[in-house]
Amino acid sequence: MSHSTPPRKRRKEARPSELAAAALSLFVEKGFAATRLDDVAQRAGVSKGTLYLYFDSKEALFKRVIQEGVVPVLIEAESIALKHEGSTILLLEKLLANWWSGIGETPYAGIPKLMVAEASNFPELAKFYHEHVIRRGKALLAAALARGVASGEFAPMNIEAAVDVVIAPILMLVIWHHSLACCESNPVDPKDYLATHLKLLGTGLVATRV
Amino acid sequence: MSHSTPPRKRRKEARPSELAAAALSLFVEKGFAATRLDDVAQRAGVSKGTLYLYFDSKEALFKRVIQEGVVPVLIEAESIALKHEGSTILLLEKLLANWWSGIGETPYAGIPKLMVAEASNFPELAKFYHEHVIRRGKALLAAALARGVASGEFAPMNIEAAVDVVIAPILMLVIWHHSLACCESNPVDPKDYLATHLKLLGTGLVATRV
Amino acid sequence: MSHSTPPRKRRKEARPSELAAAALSLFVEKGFAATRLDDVAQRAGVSKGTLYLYFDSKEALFKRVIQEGVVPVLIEAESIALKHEGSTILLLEKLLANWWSGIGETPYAGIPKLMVAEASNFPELAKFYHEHVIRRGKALLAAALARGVASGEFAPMNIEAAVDVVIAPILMLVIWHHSLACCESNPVDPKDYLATHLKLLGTGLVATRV
Amino acid sequence: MSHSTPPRKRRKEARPSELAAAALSLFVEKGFAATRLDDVAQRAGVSKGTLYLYFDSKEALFKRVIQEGVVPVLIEAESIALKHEGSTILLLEKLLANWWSGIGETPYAGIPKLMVAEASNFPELAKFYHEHVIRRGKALLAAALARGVASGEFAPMNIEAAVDVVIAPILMLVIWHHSLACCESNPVDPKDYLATHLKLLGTGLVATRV
DNA sequence: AATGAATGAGGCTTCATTCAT
DNA sequence: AATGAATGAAGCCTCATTCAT
Repeated sequence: MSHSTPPRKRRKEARPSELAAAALSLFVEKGFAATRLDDVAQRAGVSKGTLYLYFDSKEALFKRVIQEGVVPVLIEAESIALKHEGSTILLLEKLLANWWSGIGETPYAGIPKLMVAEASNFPELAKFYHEHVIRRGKALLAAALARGVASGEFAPMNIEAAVDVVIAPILMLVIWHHSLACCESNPVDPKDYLATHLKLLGTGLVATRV
Repeated sequence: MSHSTPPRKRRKEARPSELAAAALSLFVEKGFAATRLDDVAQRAGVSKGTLYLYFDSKEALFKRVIQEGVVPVLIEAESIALKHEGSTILLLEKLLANWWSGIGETPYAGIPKLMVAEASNFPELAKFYHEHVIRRGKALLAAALARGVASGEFAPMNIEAAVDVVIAPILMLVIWHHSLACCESNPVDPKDYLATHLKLLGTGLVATRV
Repeated sequence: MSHSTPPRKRRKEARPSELAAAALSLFVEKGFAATRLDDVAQRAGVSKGTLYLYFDSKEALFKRVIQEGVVPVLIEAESIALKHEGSTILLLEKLLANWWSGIGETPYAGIPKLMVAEASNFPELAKFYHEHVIRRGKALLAAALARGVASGEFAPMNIEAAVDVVIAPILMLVIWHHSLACCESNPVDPKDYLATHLKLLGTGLVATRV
Repeated sequence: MSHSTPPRKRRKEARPSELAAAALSLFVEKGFAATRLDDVAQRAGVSKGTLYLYFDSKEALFKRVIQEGVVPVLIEAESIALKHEGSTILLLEKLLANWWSGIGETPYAGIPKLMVAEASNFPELAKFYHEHVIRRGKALLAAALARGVASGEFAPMNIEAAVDVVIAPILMLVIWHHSLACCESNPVDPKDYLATHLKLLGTGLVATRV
């Protein structure tokens, strides 16, 4: 402990992430508007004023949550796609696995529901999320589908529409889990759900075999 | 005026529904929390105080909105499924078309997003919605899929999971349209989207052709 | 009392003026920024929320104070100038008397100090005040001085500068009275002050008599 | 380093004045309430906490600013008056020129507006300012006017009132410049303004020439 | 039944002040 | 002596809810 950064400083540098983590859990729980900054501060173990040492506003805090949690996963996914060799359906599987480990089974899985719920009331946030997450994610998937079509693995398709259709079940999985799933007595296992989705994709996207 | 119900009285009895209709449109537009009762009253053409003659609270109004708005739609779908003869994939197409005309292109299309957004803040409401809408809808679709498997049209599958996967893109269509679609510069046409979904289903669900 | 407007309604119509009056006294006492709306409400005998039934914001309340108190006096002054016949020095005396009875000896006398104190922090308010009060007042006085020069009563002068110089002692009178005058043990009587000012003007502005 | 005060110590002793200087410029710019101690500290190149090593509170800092900034200026004026020989109107011109170079065109020009704005919120400060600045300034001017009357240069007058009337345009010049002047599109040139004031004084104060 | 004026609790944000280092 | 992270008390504004008419 002698040669490491003094604890005080380490604390300070870690603060924004700690606060963002506390904010994420509350945003996901209650939504953006219904989350009180008092609660965020309390959950992070600081006072309300401290939040404003690190973030200019509630919206800035939100943006940080997105930047910190979701953007890195996208970057990794882009890297995966770039380096991938082999069948396109395998690439899709890898991307899905990456998303699942980086988002789907983490607290960040609550973000899609959060965005859907608040987008119309906070256009600024929606724009930010669209620019930094959605646009990039769709571009990534569109490239993968185009790759599959080009290689003859997939049948010709309306790629823009297909991207949305392919993403939809994945998003719904986490959206559902953070909203109405609480009412289900026998919820479908996510693994089964995703496997079914992949199977549907597999047989449905490949070129018709004679 | 002698033999029919006096217009004044009929008006009075219709009030709650009129108010609920006004509330629905605003809830769908802005969400529950961001909808002000002033606006609801104004859109309904009454004073704010009048709302409290018919509803105990904003939350009570919300309940009524959901109850009035969604239940009737399922009944028709169940009737269609019951009377259907012919291929199962055709049944799915009919159900989709029915849903589109009864929900997808009406103001009710905003309800899924509304429920997703508010479910965690209003568990009781979520329960009601799940019980009266989701459960019935899923049962309907599960029966259709089971019919297809039984007839050999569809490959064997985890029906519970498949139901969720099949519904997901449809729900996402309207949820998206009421949330983040506003950020898209070139939104996919719903017709293309649904066609792509159906095509994916079609080739993906049929038994493997030799 | 039978034929007059019902008290409730009369109350409502009188409200904005009552609130503006309460606000004026506090603004003058403490300044714009340091006046809390709670205090305004309390002094007016209403709740804080009630203020917002009549004014969109603290700034709107301020503007109303100006509109209500100062603008009418200007309008009357303009009318006086328009109708005036006789010597210009007499016109100046009439304008001064009008200002004294309409502003100088009323609570509105606190407004110049208020504006001077807050102008740099609330440019929007400063702009409003300049547009509605200062510009008009200066134009009025400039016309009077020009009239005196044209008629040969006054010596030629830089009218723009003279307007400012002529107004200055009048403004300072009330500004002083609402700021540092509290420290004076033997304050000059306003009547003496204004008489001295007028005398200075009289002998100073007339064309040099041989 | 041996014979003079060590620079470090000199620095330390100069600190309060440096801080007060930084505070003055901000108080003049924004007023007392709107000046944040963060900004004062930043402009002085120290941390916010350091301010509290030298001043107990924001108010204490304010007091120091006034005490440091204004007293020395009057001494020179008193000396000028004492040594003056020649016409009294010339003395007035000299005093005005001295004031202009020592206050009017320096950052201290902001102090009158600052005092006017805050006097009612800080009575103690107002008292201090009145005692050390205003009283002395008025006494100086009163003596000059009395001198002119005694010598027959000026007509008999209410000297107390005349002092206030004579000072008013000069104070208003700097007060205006730090408040509502920002709204003026064609501000009067200070030189013209002061010249007009002097001319008005000249012709207005001399004994009536037959 | 209907109105709409009035309320007051609650949220975001700011900033003078404190204190551990 | 100096720092700067942390605090918490206010202030403006919103809006669900109440109640006199």
